[in-house]
Amino acid sequence: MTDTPRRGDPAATPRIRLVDVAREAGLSKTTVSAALNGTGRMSDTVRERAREAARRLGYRPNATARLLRAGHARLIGYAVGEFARDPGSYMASPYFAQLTSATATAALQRGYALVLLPARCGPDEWADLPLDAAIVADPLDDDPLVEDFIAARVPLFTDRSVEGRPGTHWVDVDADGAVREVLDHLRGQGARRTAVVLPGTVTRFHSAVTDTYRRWCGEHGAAPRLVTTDGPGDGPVVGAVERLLTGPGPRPDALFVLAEASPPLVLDAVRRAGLGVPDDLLLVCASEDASAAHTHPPVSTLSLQPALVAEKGIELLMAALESGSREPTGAVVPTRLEVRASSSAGAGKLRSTGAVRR
Amino acid sequence: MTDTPRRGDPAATPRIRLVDVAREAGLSKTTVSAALNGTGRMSDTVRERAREAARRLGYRPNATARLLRAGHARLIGYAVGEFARDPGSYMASPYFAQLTSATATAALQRGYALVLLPARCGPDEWADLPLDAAIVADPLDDDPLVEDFIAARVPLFTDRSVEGRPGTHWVDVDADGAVREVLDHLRGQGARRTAVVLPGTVTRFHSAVTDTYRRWCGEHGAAPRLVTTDGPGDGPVVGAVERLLTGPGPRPDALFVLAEASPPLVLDAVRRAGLGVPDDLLLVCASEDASAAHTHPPVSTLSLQPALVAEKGIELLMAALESGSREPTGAVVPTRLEVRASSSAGAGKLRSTGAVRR
DNA sequence: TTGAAAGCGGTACCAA
DNA sequence: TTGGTACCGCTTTCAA
Repeated sequence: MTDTPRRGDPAATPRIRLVDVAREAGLSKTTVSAALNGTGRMSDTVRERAREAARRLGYRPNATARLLRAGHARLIGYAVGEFARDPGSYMASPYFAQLTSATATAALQRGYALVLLPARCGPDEWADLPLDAAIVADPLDDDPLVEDFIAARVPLFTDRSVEGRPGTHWVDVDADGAVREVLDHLRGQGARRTAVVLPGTVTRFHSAVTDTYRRWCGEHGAAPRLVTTDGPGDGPVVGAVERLLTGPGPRPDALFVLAEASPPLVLDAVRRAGLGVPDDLLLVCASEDASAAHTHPPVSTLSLQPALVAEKGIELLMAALESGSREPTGAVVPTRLEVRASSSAGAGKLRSTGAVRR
Repeated sequence: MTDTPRRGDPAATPRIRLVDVAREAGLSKTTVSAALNGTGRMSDTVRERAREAARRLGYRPNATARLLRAGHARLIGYAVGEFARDPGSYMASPYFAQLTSATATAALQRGYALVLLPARCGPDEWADLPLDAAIVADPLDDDPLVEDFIAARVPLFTDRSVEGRPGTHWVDVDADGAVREVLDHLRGQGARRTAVVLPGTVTRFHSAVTDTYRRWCGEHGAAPRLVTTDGPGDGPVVGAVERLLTGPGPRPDALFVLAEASPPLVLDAVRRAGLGVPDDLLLVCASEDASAAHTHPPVSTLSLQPALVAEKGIELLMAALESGSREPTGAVVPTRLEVRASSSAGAGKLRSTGAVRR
């Protein structure tokens, strides 16, 4: 695929084809093809002759031609729905960074490669790509990306919003279980007024979280205290935390930050509000950021386990691709709560450090 | 590409081909093709008839077949050399995350899509992919990845190590200028004993940094103080900083952390060593992490500008691809020092802004 | 204006 | 064992 055949350019050598090798070796296309692929039965002499000719000429088979015969390209399109406004920025989020690399790894292990697609793209952008399937990570509500792939009958792996539609496969994070686990944990550590910080985006995950939080509060006779950030990024999240802790109303005794932000920064914001962690306030952040383990005290995190999401999704997709079935499939994957000192009552005395309070 | 033709499976509908549409419309392949591509000259009636038939049948052209005709796939392989040990983990680094997404965006704008390749991969992994070119981000010394692509005559974009080799294109960060700018800046703020924290990896960038640092120290009669981390990640970097500040020897009055780590964590480590920033110690981190702007005080950062690297590299690659030339090209791109309060002498009192120099 | 046929570069079936 | 040939699905030239 290296060269568009251009006659005029002296620098561009026309690419060596199978026929060229055949001619050089004094054999036929067929024989050379079989020799190079190790498929046919032939004398070692001939096989070696073909190989030698190929080597001499620097022959490299044309991938497109092989694919045309093979009937598939082992290529999967990958797009992220949520970041439609700022396409190309999703990698800045540890969650999406990990999801992306885990998806690529899982696919690669099974012989498929990922093609990075822009967040906002119509069929025009991928119609010319030989995609065997597509992945839309965190689609928006009624994401056109999703609809386009379904309309084109491209096998699709995305979230639960497509449940039941032929040719689709979903994996969802167990939002309900996650929220309950965190709230129960905090309650178990003595918290009675746990506030939640949510991002402004409207994805399935976040609305599910809101629902469960309200329901849990109802069940435990607690007053919901929910703050939404102004936008993505550290600044807005820190701002929301500050507003929550210094604003009017009863002060929370625990904080569950679901909006993605740097855990050390969140911890810092709490401290600047004059509160000690975990003594005055228990803290849990939903984050994939490894820095959470290195703060003082370390910050408890809820991991959405992007690697698990990727692994499970690719598994479902591969099963469908290999069977050729358009039967929809799906799965829920658990989150993982990593309890550290920031949400362990009493850890303040036991493990306290020279924490900087200001 | 959706289906491997499978006769037995009742669920799998054989894919509609151009001939099918032609038959349905009572026209020939040629006419339908021209009608759908808007190429030929024909009556509007016929064109509409062809389109209608295609729509009715849900026809989607086979991308591979078109590519075979077109002679290119507009696909670029993308691999990261540095993370060969832990393939798939590079996205965790903000630098590589941004480099990757910026590269994808730049390529996409020009009609090329990126194919994610595993860090450690031989020709076998990509031989069947119709790649028009390849990118190896931060190759190791004599990276086999690089050699394989060059041997296969696949146009390659990577770092300066390939300078001058036909079919290669390089972009390098101006390490020398970067180090001088940071050291000069710190000296201008009163620092006389600037220490440097470097990662253990051996990439061009890091050896260039070491060289320049030693030379600069020689020029300014300063004693070089250089610490290397035990490995990648926040923990080792923080450990190195702690060792540097609490260990034996004269205490540095400025720190230039080139190993990638979460800036809030580095700041925290300095504080736990009992030092105030910027009063006792000036701090500059090489980092793309946005959290640096939100600490108290904000941390000065040196950005390697991955977006610029990507943009420039894709530009060079595209120029070569479009001209078909194998003439090697290359460029150096500048870094960007974002001076914030952590390296502004007296900012402790003034509450500095985040002024941008350069 | 429309269509038949020749490729694009391989692979695979079958006959020699 | 080896080679002729059809074919993957589409585009394009050229003749009708």
